[in-house]
Amino acid sequence: MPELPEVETSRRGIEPHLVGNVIQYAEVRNSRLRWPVSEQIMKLSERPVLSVQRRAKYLLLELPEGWIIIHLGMSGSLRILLDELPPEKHDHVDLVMADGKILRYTDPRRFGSWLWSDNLNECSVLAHLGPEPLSDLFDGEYIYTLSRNKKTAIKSWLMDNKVVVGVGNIYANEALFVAHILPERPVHSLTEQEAHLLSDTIKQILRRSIEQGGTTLKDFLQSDGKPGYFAQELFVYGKKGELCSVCGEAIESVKLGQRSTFFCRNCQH
DNA sequence: AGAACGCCCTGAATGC
DNA sequence: TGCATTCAGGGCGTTC
Repeated sequence: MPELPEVETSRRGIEPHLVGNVIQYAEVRNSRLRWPVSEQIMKLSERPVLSVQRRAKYLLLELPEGWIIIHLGMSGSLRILLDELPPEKHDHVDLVMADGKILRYTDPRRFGSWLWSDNLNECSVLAHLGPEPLSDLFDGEYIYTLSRNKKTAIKSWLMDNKVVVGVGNIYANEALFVAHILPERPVHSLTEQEAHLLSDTIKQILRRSIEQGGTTLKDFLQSDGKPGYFAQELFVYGKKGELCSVCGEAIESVKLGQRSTFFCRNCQH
């Protein structure tokens, strides 16, 4: 399940193969993703890629007339093929480049999307997103100020894209463990000190995970086909019933806002 | 207005 | 062994 570090890992993997290269055409074998693949993408021809950027969990390929906006959804991944390779069942989209390389999109669950935007400022999926977690806009003061008078559970609040982008279930669980904060607490109960600790922790964990090439769970692979290594460093995510590696208490699991939530009652308060 | 829930989809895991 | 059921999840749309 690609979260921000996985998307950033993918971005870094594909960027050097695409920037300065030219898309010859897009081969869309199955356009039925989260939304239908945009017509402008189906009809692409002979367009140079000017940049490969990321906003939240969206990858943005800049072309002269607009942007290809890719979301990996739950199970999407991107690979660079140096030569042709017969597509398999879940290989839904290829961008065939002028030098023979192919950007191949694989997505068994088809929760991802390939959209076109003429103008990013008018793009509906990007319009209402909160700040990037690794930017200076996201800090303890931001969390503290925005969280006053709100009684939502802290963890659900962190996963709200209007609050901050790119913090999904894995990293919300991990960050709250490292910051010693119980996920169920109402967000208004955060102290100023905890708010600062939380923003610092989120940044630290995301940076560390990007260094490790993301978290490989299920089928996530980096664009070179190698797995990410951050899964080895998880403290609580997916560890219900296992013993906390810090104190030895059993990791508990509850549902918060329909999402699996893992924590150590001894380490988090 | 803000919060909660349903839905899209398929593979892996679990249950009988 | 094999079939049926359950679960996972990001984010938009709808409902309360």
